[in-house]
Amino acid sequence: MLIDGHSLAFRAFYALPVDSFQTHSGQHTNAIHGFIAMLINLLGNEKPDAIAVAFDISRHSFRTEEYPEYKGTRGETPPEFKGQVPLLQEALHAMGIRTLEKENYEADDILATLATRGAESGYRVLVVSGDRDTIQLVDDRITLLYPSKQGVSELTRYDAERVMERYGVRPEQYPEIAALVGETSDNLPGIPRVGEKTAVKWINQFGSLEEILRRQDEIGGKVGESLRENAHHAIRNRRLNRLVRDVELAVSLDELDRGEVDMAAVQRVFSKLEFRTLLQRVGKLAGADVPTGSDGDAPGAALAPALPETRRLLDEELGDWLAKADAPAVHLAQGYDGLEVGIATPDSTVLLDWKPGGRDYAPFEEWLASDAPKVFFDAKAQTRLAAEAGASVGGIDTVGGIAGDGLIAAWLIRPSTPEKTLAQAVQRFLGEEVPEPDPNQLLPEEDDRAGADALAWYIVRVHAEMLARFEGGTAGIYRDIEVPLVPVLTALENRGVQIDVPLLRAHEAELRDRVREHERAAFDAIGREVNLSSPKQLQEVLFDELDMPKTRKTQRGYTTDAAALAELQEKQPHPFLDALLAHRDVNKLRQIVETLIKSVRDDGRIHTTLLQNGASTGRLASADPNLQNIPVRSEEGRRIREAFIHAPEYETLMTADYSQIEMRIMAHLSGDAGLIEAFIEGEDLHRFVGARIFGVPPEEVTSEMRAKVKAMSYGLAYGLSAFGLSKQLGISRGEAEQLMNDYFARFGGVRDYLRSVVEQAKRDTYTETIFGRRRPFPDLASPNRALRANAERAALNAPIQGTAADIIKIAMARIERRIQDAGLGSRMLLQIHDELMFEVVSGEWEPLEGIVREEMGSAAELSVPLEVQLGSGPNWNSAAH
DNA sequence: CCGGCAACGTA
DNA sequence: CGTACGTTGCCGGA
Repeated sequence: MLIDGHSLAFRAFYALPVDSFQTHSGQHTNAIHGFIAMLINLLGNEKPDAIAVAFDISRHSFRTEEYPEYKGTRGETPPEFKGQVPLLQEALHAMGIRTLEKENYEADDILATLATRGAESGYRVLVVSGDRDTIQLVDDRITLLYPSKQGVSELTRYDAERVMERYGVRPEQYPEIAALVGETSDNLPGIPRVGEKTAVKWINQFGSLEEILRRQDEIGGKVGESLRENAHHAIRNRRLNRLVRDVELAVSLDELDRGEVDMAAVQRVFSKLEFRTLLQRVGKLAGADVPTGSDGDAPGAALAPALPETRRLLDEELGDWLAKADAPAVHLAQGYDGLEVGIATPDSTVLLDWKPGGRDYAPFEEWLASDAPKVFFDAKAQTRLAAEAGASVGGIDTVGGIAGDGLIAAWLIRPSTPEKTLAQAVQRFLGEEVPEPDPNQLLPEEDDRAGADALAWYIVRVHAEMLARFEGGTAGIYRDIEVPLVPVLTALENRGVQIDVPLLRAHEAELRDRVREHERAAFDAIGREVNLSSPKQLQEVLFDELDMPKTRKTQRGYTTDAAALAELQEKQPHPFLDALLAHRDVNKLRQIVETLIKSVRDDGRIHTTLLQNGASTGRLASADPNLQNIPVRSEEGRRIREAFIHAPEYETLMTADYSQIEMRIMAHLSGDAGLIEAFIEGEDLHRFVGARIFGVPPEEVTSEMRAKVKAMSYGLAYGLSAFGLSKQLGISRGEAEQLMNDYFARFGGVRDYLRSVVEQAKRDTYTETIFGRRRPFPDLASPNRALRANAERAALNAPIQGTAADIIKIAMARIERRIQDAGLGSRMLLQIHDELMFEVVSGEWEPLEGIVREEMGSAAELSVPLEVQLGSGPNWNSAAH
């Protein structure tokens, strides 16, 4: 195995975010990390007997001597990369791998020399390089592994056949193609008008570059002219891209035999680089036992336990196994015919092919649907898979007894950047690799995918490991809130919400006409047509052609957002601005309506996906489509909500929302007497607060005063500054400061609380909700001021937003349960953060109202009441209150 | 073709 | 220089 060190390290450098791979002292390590990770895969998969990694010494080589412009267009090597090369070489040496370089030659020439010598000595040679020139080396003994677009870890295997398939020529002819086409990145211009297609055609027609050049007069047209004028380019290119196969090297092949891995040295280097997971993987490869640090990525055991042998059980045997298994993991996968089912405990696995509904599977189906505890990874998706495959036991749930879900557990441990796949979770928590399912992997000809039994085995083990890593109240959140919610969300997704499609279509048609009108008006106002959706083109119009004053800077110029346009309109009114703003408004609505129409399924309903691991605060998220951001603030927007209706067999929609839940949580958490009093009095919060701040009786609080107070109250929970407040309310900085001072003078407990949250978070590096949901905040200790300030604001908000999320989740699970217990036909459909939507069966309003009010109102005991507002109507708009 | 960015909808 | 999200279209780079 011969590896081009520079080219692969460089690819790794660009594939991995440089900021995420840094040691505490600031040494960048992304290229090293990516390279070593790939190397470990290669060593594990290919098991080479001998190995070497070649590097370029400098840009200077015999090629630059001959043609000084060679590679002349390449920019400076990023300094963040340069510093990594010596460290990478050090790491390779520790792993017992030779690195080679040669003055005046490029790494490719070293590879070519060793590959040639290796092939002659009877080796099968693998060349790993990201440089196309190495294609010429491929023959029946030499195979090239070339990085694919996906990144460094994905390598495409080029043998002679594959080269033929991909490029249409034999490997040794490839440099002739390249010579004709040219190579921009090496600053080698080719024949203009000749691309890969033409070059291949000629090579196949004439047989070789030499022959093409000899008979160039036979080629007609513009291309022929171009060839005759630029033939010298092709000749030069061919001379330069020929790899040298007899570089004098100071090593013999047998010196390249894979050396002993010096684990102590590896440990030294890797610890300097702060690689923990990779250390485990190298240790595993070397068969060594590597102790882990206390806060390492991977658990203690360096040697992964072996996957139990696949067993296929049937009938009584299966029944016995299931009866004995204690909370096994279950994994379903699409099979050729029906589903493949893996069931696993840490030391035993079972695999079965399941055709739902078939007679033989009744005991398994019964067990799956029963309350017998089971662990999944993404139980919601697994349940859907079972349902789609047609599983159904007497119409009741196909999957019961969900006792754990690795997807959710991983999110609770690290909610800001949770692992979203089993492979990621296994990598992080077990330090092992799940065999990749991607057929374009290193060994495309072999199907080494993990079977459902293996996946179930990983799930049960990774789940146990994650539970062991829960800290503080996490276990309680998981057991009492999140796991019980899983089947509820599945039910919500399955139910969907009924849509009045004709109404939406009519709305869309109208909006489309209006979009056109505003577009016309905008074009007329400036006398030309532009793309109103292109910020770049808008900037040209506003700041170059109309000479408007510059707005706030963005990374790509100056903002054209609605707030900025409104400001421009005041400073320098122009009909274009009116038309643009109106166009934005109407077009946005049109897009929303269009998306909704496309999302309606054959049952006339929209089935969103509720993401339980979508938000770091504990909230749900909604996607495909997002039903948590349907317009409501404008009249026009609310018309969209009129299309959300109930199915004909129901009587009405019910909406139930928590009134000012975040402010109530703030009152509770801060213990501020004034705020608590406001909620206990039960009068309009913002009027009450306004009266206190402005020192007037409540009835004299004007709507302007109330608006200011409202903005400030909500802003406080988000870490709003006086600057932000002044901006939002359009008042002076001083006035905003005065307002905040007046607020805190009356509600000092709020200020004290907000300060204490950040203080506690800095001390503990995490925040916690009332129920014990934790969110880590590593950035609170960042030396970067902006990063730290952002973390402070997020930390301020996390317990408040998170507690609200806890509360409504608790209510949801209880409501669902009570609706079932009461045997109601009415059903819960959606959650929009502080609001629930239901479809109500005729005659069930009263019992449902009772359940909803009780459970929402009692989900948490706070020092202020949890007030719930209900609404009803034939559609979502009229059901709002 | 992909990913980042700008913009904007919600709680 | 206000938190948490998801979607859209544009645009530059691979």
